[in-house]
Amino acid sequence: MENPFVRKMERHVRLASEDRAILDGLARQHIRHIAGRQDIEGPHTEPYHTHLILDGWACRYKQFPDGRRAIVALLLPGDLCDPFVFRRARMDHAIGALTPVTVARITPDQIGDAIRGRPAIEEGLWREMLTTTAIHREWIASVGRRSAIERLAHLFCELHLRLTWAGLADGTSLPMPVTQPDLADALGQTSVHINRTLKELRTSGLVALRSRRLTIRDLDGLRERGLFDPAYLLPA
Amino acid sequence: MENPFVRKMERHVRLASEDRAILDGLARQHIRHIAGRQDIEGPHTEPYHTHLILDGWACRYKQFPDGRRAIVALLLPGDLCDPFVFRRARMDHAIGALTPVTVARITPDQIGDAIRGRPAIEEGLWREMLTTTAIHREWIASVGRRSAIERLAHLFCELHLRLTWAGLADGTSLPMPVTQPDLADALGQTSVHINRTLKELRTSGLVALRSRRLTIRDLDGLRERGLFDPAYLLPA
DNA sequence: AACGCGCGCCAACCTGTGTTAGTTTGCCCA
DNA sequence: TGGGCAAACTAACACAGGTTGGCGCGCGTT
Repeated sequence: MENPFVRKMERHVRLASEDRAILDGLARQHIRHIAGRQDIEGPHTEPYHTHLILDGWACRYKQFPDGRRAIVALLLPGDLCDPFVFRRARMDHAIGALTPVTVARITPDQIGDAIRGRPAIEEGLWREMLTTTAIHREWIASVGRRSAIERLAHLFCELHLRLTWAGLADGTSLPMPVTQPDLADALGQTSVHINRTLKELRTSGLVALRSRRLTIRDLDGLRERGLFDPAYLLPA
Repeated sequence: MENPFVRKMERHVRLASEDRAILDGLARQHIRHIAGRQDIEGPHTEPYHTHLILDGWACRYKQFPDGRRAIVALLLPGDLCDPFVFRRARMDHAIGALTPVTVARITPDQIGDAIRGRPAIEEGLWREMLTTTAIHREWIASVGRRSAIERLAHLFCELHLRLTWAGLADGTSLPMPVTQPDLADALGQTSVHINRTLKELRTSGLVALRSRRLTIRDLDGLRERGLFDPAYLLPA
């Protein structure tokens, strides 16, 4: 069973088998398990390690003094929490596990070693980073200018592709292990309204969601509903 | 009169005079003028150059098929439109001039040359990029979880610091050459509501805004109103 | 001097989303 | 097998912010 990180990298660049072995090695060292709802990296810390998500979902979030929470990114299996830790000092946000999560802890040196003399890996990490940035832009546009249904439909489309590329979707059916309050914090709404919107997507026959699994019944319809254009996810 | 790009870089790293000369040289070649409301880089293009903003304000934006516009980033004098063009192919968004703008056109090679053997410059560009990313995160949080006044107050605080660091603010007074519809597209609201909110900030004595210039009358008050914490802008 | 026009500004009204306060479902564990 | 609890779900109501439409000012153009 290939690991999701390697699969994703292979979408960006052609990897030699040695490249693949190096990346796979990163994912097999210093494995840690983190309980759901725990922080992987707290706010205001100066982390020395980065983490590669192997299983479960996490998020990058900001917490306001009065308790409001904004989820600014979702981290799925195969995602690197911070590919370039070695440049950064203080965290201006936190990283939290939304479900129980398995991670591999990686040091800056290990990333440096993996890149050295392996241009494919370097290029792959770059593209990964550019894709992440493109997702950020799309989220700003989404929260700023898409309606509730459009936002939710768009997010589902994004997750569908990201999980597919990590080898974790089964055709048009994908894991969706987060709660409605989590979705709400990611989309800038309330859980009540997420629930309403979900119902509307369901009754219009676009998706089905039960027991933590989303099934897209009408992919084209869902994409249209969310004004989804996959171009932003394809840095090639 | 020093250029805003060099000033900003000097906030990130200590530059040798030769570093400074190199960076300054970049800002003096291939100068172009772009009229207000024109695209600097259209959508779907595969740009070969990047642009350094020398004067005027621009934005990174996404346009929806039905005409809605989302501004996902503001580009101020001293900002590089895309510090790492050489990795990216197709634009998933556009870059537009909000006011008349002066830019220096820069090739990937020039950036490569500037970095080679000059670690301070490389480090500075990294920090610049990390700051940009941090701003993206903050915008997502803002549009997702801040109220209208909080958002506007927060944006003003952000711009105050960014312009100060570029050497373009006069104490607590700063240029604000954008229209209310522009602010609306950046904050995910309508221009009518921006107007209402502006009035509220004005009548509560926090800011004054006239003839394209913002004066912050009560900086602490404004920061509090916007839940502004400058930490995210300081990657040190 | 007159015109046009983008922009700031405002009022009245409307609606999408938030708030509050539940009931129901489903799952884990004793 | 049942008790406890978190999450899903719903209804009624409230309100922040959107929509529409209109006025007037400042400024550039002729």
